[in-house]
Amino acid sequence: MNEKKKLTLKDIGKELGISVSTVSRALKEHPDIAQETIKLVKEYAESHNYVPNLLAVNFRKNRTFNIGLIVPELVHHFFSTVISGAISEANKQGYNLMVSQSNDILKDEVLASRAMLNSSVDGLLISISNETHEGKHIMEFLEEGKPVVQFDKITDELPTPKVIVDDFNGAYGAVNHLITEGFTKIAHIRGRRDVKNASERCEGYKKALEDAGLEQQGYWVKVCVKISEQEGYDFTKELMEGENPPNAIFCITDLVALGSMRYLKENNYNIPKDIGIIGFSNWMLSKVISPRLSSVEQHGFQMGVESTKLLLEMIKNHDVESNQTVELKTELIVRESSQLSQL
Amino acid sequence: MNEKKKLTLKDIGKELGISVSTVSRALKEHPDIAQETIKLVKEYAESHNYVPNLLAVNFRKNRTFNIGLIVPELVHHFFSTVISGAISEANKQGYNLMVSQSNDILKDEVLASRAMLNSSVDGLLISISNETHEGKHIMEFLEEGKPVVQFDKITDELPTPKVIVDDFNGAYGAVNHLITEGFTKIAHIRGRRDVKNASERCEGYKKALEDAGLEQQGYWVKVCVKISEQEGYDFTKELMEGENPPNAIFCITDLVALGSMRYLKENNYNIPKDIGIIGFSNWMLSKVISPRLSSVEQHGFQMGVESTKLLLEMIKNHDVESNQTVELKTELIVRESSQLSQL
DNA sequence: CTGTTAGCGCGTTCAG
DNA sequence: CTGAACGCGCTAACAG
Repeated sequence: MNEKKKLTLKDIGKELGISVSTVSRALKEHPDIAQETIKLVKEYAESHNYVPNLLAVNFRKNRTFNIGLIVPELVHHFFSTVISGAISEANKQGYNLMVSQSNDILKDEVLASRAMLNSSVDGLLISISNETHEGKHIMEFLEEGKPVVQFDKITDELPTPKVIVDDFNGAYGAVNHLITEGFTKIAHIRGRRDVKNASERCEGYKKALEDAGLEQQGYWVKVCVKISEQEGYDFTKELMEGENPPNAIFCITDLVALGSMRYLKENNYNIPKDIGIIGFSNWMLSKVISPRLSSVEQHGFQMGVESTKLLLEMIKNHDVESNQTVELKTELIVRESSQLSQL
Repeated sequence: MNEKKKLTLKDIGKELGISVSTVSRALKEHPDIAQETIKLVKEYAESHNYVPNLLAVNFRKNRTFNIGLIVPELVHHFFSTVISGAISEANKQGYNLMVSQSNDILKDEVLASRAMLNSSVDGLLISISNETHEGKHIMEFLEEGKPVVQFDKITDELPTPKVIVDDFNGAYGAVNHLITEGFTKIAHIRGRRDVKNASERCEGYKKALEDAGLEQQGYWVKVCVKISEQEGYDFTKELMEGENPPNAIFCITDLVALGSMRYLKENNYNIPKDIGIIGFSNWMLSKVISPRLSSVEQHGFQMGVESTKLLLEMIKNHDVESNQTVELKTELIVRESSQLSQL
């Protein structure tokens, strides 16, 4: 029980013998108020360290200076990087960030968004779960005049701005790099068909092969469900044990690439001499394993910053109509796992 | 501009021809109110989906149902795991979690905590930065009657409950395991001297050697500053190139262990035959590299859950006096990198 | 230039 | 059992 009662405008007014509203206006240097009064009030407030009761201010203004963020999974290098960027930008503009996760379960996502909607947040940043399609719970935000920005895992069903990585070109560049290095039979371990990012990357892969006039085989494309290390291992086994095995693999994610490399190393394939590998995401681990893994950097921090900027802009303009798409450039990071030419 | 104005108690009262206060009481099934009226009001509220204005409620009750969490670094496997646990428990109890990071910079930590203190949070979970010592900014919470719980990186200077990992015994167990496996000359790559966890682990290391009557050498203990992969590499090089090189290394963190292993592999040491390695934290990477890395699991999720439970308990009891310390058990995870006996 | 007044939406007396 | 009235702390419209 230590509740030190805080100073209010009323207290200051009483003490200084002026009215509450004058104090209020003086504090924000309203042009109507005499310089003298402003000085007086400000000094008093300062010395008695007056702190406005944000709860009251927010109630009055009907906003909270909080923004919400929901990701499928928090314990994930890419998403935590995005969050880091979002926090940085939000704080810079005087907002706090509320974080929640859906675990890729629609029910959890709905719960999390409801919890945030009920007046605790002025807007929402969301990367949707694999199960989210129509998104009524997200529309509820818009209906209440609270802007939403989607990032990374998005759906075109919802009329909100979107910040995404240029998956298509990222994948194209990765595969094209393999081709340039001299790999000719390139397989792809991809993600679920109903997840947009995965499909974009797969399209980029196909286009690169096509443009180079290289062999394409349906059985060279494997579909992950969980994007796990084990799937990388298992599919690589399938690929290498099947007929007409590839001599390079483009993996949907570094983690999958890791599984792929595990299988290959266990079976005495030399990477990249026998088979080239490239991942996607440029996780920290890609530069500390051996051989170091080539990958595609997604600039997660920047994604967090850009999404937040967009959202705050909308909040300030009471705008829930925008729905442009911002595509962030990827960056190819070449390391040993794909570099035939350096050997 | 889509502001769908929300239903208020007043609206319901007017519509039903009863007073605001009756509506208010009916909604929370106050015993004074007739069952009939309760039913009437509830049904109306339900069908017109009335949602109380939390901003107003919070203002009235002077609390927010938000809790804050500050960690040194968000993009970090252990911390993001803790956060995940904190979110889970907070949501379960109807609270939202506000997240921020200090980047291990005191100034940033102060900024983040101030931002949260100003009425946007009912309590704080914090893992302090390396630069934090006295913690005036944290005392400010207590002075305002808002409880604080420290976790993982803590300081005894502050009179708050603390949730920590049993670093001493975790380290003791890890080193003891190496001893049991037959390693005799065990080095330790530790963290900064002014960081408690690092010192606890180092003490555990020393005690294990002492209890086993094994050789101890000052030059077998190396001190990291950044806890980076590169430091692991460099110190291992120093250790192995120096005279009387060790035959096992206990690393402060899996990342450091990774660097250590990189050096060893590059220089054709066989792990664990020539040299045993054990890490700490049990990051995901430890089970996907080869050889798989033995490590000490810290149960980060559980730490998040426990810390949050403690904090919410205090919030509910208006308690800012407790200062017990909860120590979470670690768990030794034995993998290939330290298992001489299985070869 | 400043004070008075009137709410914001809700909870909580205090009267009936 | 119910309603009227007040106030949380702050802002803003309206007077002077």
